[in-house]
Amino acid sequence: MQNADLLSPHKRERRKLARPGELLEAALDLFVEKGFAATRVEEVAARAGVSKGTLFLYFPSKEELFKAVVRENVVASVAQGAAEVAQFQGASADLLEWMMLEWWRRYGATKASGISKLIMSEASNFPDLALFFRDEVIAPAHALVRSVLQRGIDQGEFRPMPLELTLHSVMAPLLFLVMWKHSMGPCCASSEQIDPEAFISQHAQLMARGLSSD
Amino acid sequence: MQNADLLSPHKRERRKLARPGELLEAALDLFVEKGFAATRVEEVAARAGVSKGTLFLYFPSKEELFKAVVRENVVASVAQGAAEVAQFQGASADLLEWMMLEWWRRYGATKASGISKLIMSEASNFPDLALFFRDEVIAPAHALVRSVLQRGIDQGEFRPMPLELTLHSVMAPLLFLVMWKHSMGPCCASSEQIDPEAFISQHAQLMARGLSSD
DNA sequence: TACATTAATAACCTCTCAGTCATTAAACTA
DNA sequence: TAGTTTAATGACTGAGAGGTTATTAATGTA
Repeated sequence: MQNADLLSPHKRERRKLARPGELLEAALDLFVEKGFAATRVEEVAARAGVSKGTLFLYFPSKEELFKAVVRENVVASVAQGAAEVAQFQGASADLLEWMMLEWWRRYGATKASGISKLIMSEASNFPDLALFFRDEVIAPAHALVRSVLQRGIDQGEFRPMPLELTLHSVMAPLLFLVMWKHSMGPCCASSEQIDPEAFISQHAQLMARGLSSD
Repeated sequence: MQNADLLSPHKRERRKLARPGELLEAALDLFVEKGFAATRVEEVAARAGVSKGTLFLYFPSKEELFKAVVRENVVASVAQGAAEVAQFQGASADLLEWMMLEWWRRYGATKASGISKLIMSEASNFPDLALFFRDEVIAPAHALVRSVLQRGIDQGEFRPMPLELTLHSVMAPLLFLVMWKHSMGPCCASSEQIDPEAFISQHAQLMARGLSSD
């Protein structure tokens, strides 16, 4: 939606309902591309085809705009993942691999995953955003992984383990992939690229074998 | 060197030789703590005990100051680790855990690790620095991990595995710890903190079990 | 067509910060 | 001691960006 006026000659189109979505889409693009601090609100407004003043008509501040982007693109997908995990029928080792692969396909591989990299990069400069992300994203995600590991223990498939440590062994490679994709990835030769799905699959099987009760 | 004037009452000490080192040290602290864009040159100067004008007497711009900091502190000490790994006597599983723990104690736990986080965060804004870091740090580290995994295979302790994928399973938790320490860590309650050595130990044992040939 | 409502604008305000420069004074020289 | 050099200073500049508001114009209604 670079320029919403292409189809109509009006200079001041009044489209109250469409603005927020267009602004959020523009903001996601620019935040992911340039980071939070380096993105200028005027640029976001321009990409959405409105003036800076209009942006502040719909979002009270730059921070609130960012939070809205996170809610729109990240929070919802965690909740959906939790619902699907609850319905899974089968071995816990397979559930673990499926969950990690599905996470990559539906989040890690999309531009929305740039949000996670952005947060890790700028959290120390924007504590409010870091706390918001911890509460809205990290905590639910941890709870989800924890429940999968507990499921394996309860069903006798996994040996007892330190849950709080092991869940980080699940999260770390996923975060690693996202960080790599959005920082070192673009500057490295294709021969050095990581195949995300092959890596996740390999890691999940390695974990399942390490956690196995037999 | 918060205030170099403590020992002498002079207001304008002339110490041409000492200034660059003091400025670089102050800059390292602040860049690691706040990142490149968020660090103010006046703050760096103040911490080094000089005025902002003096800083620009020794470094032509903020960006050159940053490059000097990276050159000064990213001295490849990976070779030392490689030498020690080569001398290790014992099971490959133990070597793997020892290497990861030692890496944390001697690098991850120090403020120097903040440079890794900083590079990952700002790589997209400084592609040349990203390439430098890849060649000088990442590539040697990968070679080292690869050699340890190969050692386990050669000695019949580890089953054959896809080396290029598995080495990322070793690196990911280490990078994860560094990123966490320098971003989300400071803003989270102590009850949510990760115990780095316990996590590394747990992860290494999980991997060793997953890789085991029996 | 006349009027009321309000979405949208763009000029404006305020603050921050990288970088500059005329001035000051510390140290060296004769 | 007087004179010269230059390290160091801090007030200043100009650009950039978040946020505000008086004004404008699109739309709905009678």
